[in-house]
Amino acid sequence: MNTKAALLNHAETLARTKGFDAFSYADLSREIGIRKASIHYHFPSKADLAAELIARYSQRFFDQLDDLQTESASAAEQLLGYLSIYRNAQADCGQLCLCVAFGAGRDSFGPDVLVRLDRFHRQSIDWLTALFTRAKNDGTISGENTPDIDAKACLALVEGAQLIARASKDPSLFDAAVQSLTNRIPAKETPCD
Amino acid sequence: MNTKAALLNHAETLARTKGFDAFSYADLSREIGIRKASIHYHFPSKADLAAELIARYSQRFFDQLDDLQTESASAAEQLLGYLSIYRNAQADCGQLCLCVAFGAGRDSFGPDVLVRLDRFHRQSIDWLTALFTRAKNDGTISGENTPDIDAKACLALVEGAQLIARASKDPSLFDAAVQSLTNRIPAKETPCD
DNA sequence: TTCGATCACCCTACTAGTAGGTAGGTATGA
DNA sequence: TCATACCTACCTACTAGTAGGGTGATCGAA
Repeated sequence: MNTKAALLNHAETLARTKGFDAFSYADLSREIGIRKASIHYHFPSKADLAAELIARYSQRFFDQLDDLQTESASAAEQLLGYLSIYRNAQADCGQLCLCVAFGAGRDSFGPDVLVRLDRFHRQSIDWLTALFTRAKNDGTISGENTPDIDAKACLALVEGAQLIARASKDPSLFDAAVQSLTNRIPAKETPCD
Repeated sequence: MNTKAALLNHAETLARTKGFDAFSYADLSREIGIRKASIHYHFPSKADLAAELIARYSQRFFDQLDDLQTESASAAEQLLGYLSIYRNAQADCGQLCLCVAFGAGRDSFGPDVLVRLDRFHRQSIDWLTALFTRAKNDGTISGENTPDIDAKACLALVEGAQLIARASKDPSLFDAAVQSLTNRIPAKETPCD
């Protein structure tokens, strides 16, 4: 396997489980089986690594959202798909959304990372706003809030749920918290015949 | 002022704005005007500091919740009080709830801190569950969820809202997110005559 | 009331270990 | 012959933490 890709994979896992500042090039070098100095060949500074990590993560994340959207899915189905992205990450060794992990240690990052972090949140809210707007039309998610409020609340909910579930080492806490959202999806008319 | 108290205050601010691992005894010593070694007199190890910080924070936090409860306040009023605790912290230089900050860097803490962290979340959920149970009776908060679900969702929402508002340096994001909750408080019957 | 001991509190000076990062060399394959 | 990808060996800056000494307040006893 490509060494650089392996480095990114390991670094992402470490950043999402321990935090970006909580692992060192030395840690990384031990796990990959490459000398510490060689990592600097691929990522001259740790800031470079952070920038590539968040770029790659955002790309992958919004590609997944695109996949949810292109199918002729209902708003409710899209929402469930969105939630499952966070849920899967959470269930997988308590990994946080990379942008939650980065957001917590905000101050140690340069402007390039901060810009991407901000963009991630804005893009998420935009996507969710479109989702809840659609829900107003197709009626697959109940509720009285404006799509904008719903979107921001939804983002806060999944990120917060991930955080408290991880802190308590109890993945079911995530499910319970987001149930406040899934409860708003009316049971389907039983698909008879 | 008491040096130890000053140390705790500064350490708490730093932990809540930058993260617990992101400040050193050297940073602390500069701000307090005391030598680094002298801090070890008050807190032999940084783990001791962490333990005292979270103990003090939890105490203060639940004292505030007690104050909300002893008054003959409606569930809605209690909820607004609860939200304002998080909101004020957020508005104040983007401080996180200490337990959010600690939760993010979970792995670097010893079992004593982790136990207190877990207890904080459980206690919060218990308090909120009681609140939403009360709401079922006094009708000051609408909604169909069970109090348990509402409680867990509420905790996730405020912690997540704090996080994204801070990451985007936009306090209004917090308000927008929690509006999904406050919208559930029906406008009071206009108090005529 | 003063002497001496004790204590809280802070200091200088140091340790071992780790962080990110660099200089310069080497093997390999196009 | 040149770039890629790795290496050894090193650097400086900083981390938490320790050893041991100084100072001033407090307090009990002569």
